[in-house]
Amino acid sequence: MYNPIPRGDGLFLPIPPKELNLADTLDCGQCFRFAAEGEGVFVGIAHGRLLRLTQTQEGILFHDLSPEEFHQTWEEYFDLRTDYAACRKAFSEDPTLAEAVAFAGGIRILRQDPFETLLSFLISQNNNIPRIKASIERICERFGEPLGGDRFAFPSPQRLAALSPEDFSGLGLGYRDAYLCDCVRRIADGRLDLCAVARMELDDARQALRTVKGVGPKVAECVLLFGFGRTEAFPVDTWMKKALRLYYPQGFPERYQPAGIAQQYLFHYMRTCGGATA
DNA sequence: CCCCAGGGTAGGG
DNA sequence: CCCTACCATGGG
Repeated sequence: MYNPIPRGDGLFLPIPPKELNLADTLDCGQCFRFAAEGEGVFVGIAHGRLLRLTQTQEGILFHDLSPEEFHQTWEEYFDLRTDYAACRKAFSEDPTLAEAVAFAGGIRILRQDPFETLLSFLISQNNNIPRIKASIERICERFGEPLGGDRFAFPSPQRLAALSPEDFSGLGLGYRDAYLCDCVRRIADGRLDLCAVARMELDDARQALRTVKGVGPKVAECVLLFGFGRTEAFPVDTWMKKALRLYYPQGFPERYQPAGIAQQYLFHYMRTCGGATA
């Protein structure tokens, strides 16, 4: 556990990059609303709040925020209560996972808003990360509450449920526009209750999410892992299929848990260097 | 022109 | 269960 120290208008968290690497964590395809703004500086939005961060070897400066906001929002968002060092140590018994951890061991699983995560990964299907980001940004600009700095929060389910199918088709989402339209209506009228999903057994939660058109096995796993903090979830996309084919033809070993965290190390490793150093 | 991108659905074996 | 076509869009 790392304790933040007040500094100027913000807080300084003395956490080393190997425990939380912002560049790797915020740009490893799990979240879509953070961007680098120069040397070690990142700006983004989560849980309806705008956040600016600066990373150095000594730690991370959270700009313009109170200790209350840190503990209420960002301590959980960056999953600072989970012991990743223990995970990395266990994972390193496997040669491929050891490579992935050595390559980018500072990745953490972000605890994002379930609704935003569900819509984001609906958009993600058969799509690439830069375009996913652009689509989400467009939704926020048009329908989200302004947060200053020309940035906008991710809109609420109620706001999006009030839109017409034509509003969705004007967003450049391709065929996915109908998926989003259906999804927000299911949530607005109570057919899908995300608070209930959060309390379900994992398999029941999977089933509930897959009642949404456009949510298949992979998207459901991503939503559970990144939006519901279910680190047992194990998304398999095109990169993970390649990793499984190359390194785990017998299947991914059961003993490396939580599998979702291992998955994210592997995904980032494959996507960034294609497993070239293995 | 091709292929690919954090896939899923519908339809037919 | 499997396999395949197709889905809309942009980048390489």
